[in-house]
Amino acid sequence: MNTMTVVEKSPIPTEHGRDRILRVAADLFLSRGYAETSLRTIAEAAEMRPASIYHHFESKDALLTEILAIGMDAVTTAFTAAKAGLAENADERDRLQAHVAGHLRALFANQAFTAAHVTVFPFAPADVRAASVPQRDEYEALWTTLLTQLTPGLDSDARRLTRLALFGAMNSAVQWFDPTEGAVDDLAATIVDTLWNGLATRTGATS
Amino acid sequence: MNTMTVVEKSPIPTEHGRDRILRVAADLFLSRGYAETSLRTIAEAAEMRPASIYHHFESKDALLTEILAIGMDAVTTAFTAAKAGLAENADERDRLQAHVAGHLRALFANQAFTAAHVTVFPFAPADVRAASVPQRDEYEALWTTLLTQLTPGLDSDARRLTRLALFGAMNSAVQWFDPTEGAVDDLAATIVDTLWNGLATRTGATS
DNA sequence: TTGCCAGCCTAACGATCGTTCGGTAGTCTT
DNA sequence: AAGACTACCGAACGATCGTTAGGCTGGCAA
Repeated sequence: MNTMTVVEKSPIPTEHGRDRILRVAADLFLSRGYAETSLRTIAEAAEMRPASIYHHFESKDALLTEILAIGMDAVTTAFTAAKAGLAENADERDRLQAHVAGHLRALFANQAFTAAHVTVFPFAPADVRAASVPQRDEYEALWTTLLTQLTPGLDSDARRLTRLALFGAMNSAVQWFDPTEGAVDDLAATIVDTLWNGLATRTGATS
Repeated sequence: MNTMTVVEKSPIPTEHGRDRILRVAADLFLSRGYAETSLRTIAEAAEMRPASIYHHFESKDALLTEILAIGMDAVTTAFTAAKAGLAENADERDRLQAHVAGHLRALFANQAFTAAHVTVFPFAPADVRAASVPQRDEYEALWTTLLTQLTPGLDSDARRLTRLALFGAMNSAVQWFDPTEGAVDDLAATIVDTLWNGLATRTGATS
């Protein structure tokens, strides 16, 4: 039904050129890795010849750089939206859950672009990594600020550790969680429930 | 001082041949990725010629396969040791912490071999991944059994999610935690403290 | 002393990689 | 109608990849 001749702006139209390259490349980088994915494979998935990619991108590295930038934009936007959507009287737990849900939703909505930061980034060429670092630091700072507000009693070392463990828990989800239905919000609720109240209260056991 | 002509068994002797290849290859795979690391680079780090590697290993894939097997052995052994080292009257929280500490210690003691499972495995060639899956499943089953004993009140979906989030939190540590001193046990204590009691009790806030 | 073999070497193979060059077909501007 | 520009293409470049063939050498076994 999507193969009809009518062409109109829809959420997922038949992509052309640049956008299509970006999407299939992000998918391939995520599933196979950066070095393992050749430009010939990307070109085939985008239904063009390898040389054509160079009309849209300066190099393979530039392509990855843009993919990573798009991914960071997505989570940063999600963070801002989560903050904006909060009720005035939201308590600490609600605020945390809103941001966790935002991060997870961005992670699954933009799948490959955002997830690439988890698995592709560490092995990206040094130049590409360096180009992404400022954006990544900005996003990290947003979370540090949030967690500082939510847990004023925690010392900064423990808070840093909590932030990194939370990121590890959230980001690892891209490797095992299947986001059918609106289940992403359930995942966020479960993660925050455990993180905030602890396993002990969820099992009835005492520490 | 290590360059003296006396050769004796020490914890870190001058490595030769096979063992040396394994160690430098594991280090390089972890820091640069599998596809990004050429056999020529490995050979240079091991102070030999590329062709010599083939005297010890059938192929580059076989080299990675063995590295992953060594890494899984390390965490499996650590898990068993943690279980054996527990006091009779250890409560749920103590048992969890002992195993978390064991996993983290194995993660940092064998650095590259164990950590390769976190970052290298997902992008390894399909054949290599398939060879590691049984060992990985076994280790996963150990944790599932443990968590089932510790949290009998949790339904299996929530427990699975808890296990994966815990793994995400622990394994992401290899990318940011610097294990100076005996600080790994402190990290384990902090992770378990937060996981078990929750952030709420650590900040004085109420849910 | 001889033969063997582990352990390493040099040299090179074909394949694949990112990339470049010089086009061509279609569309839009003037 | 002519030029310019976008989007693509075929063909090839040099570099690097995993791998192999064949040879050298020093120490151990017979």
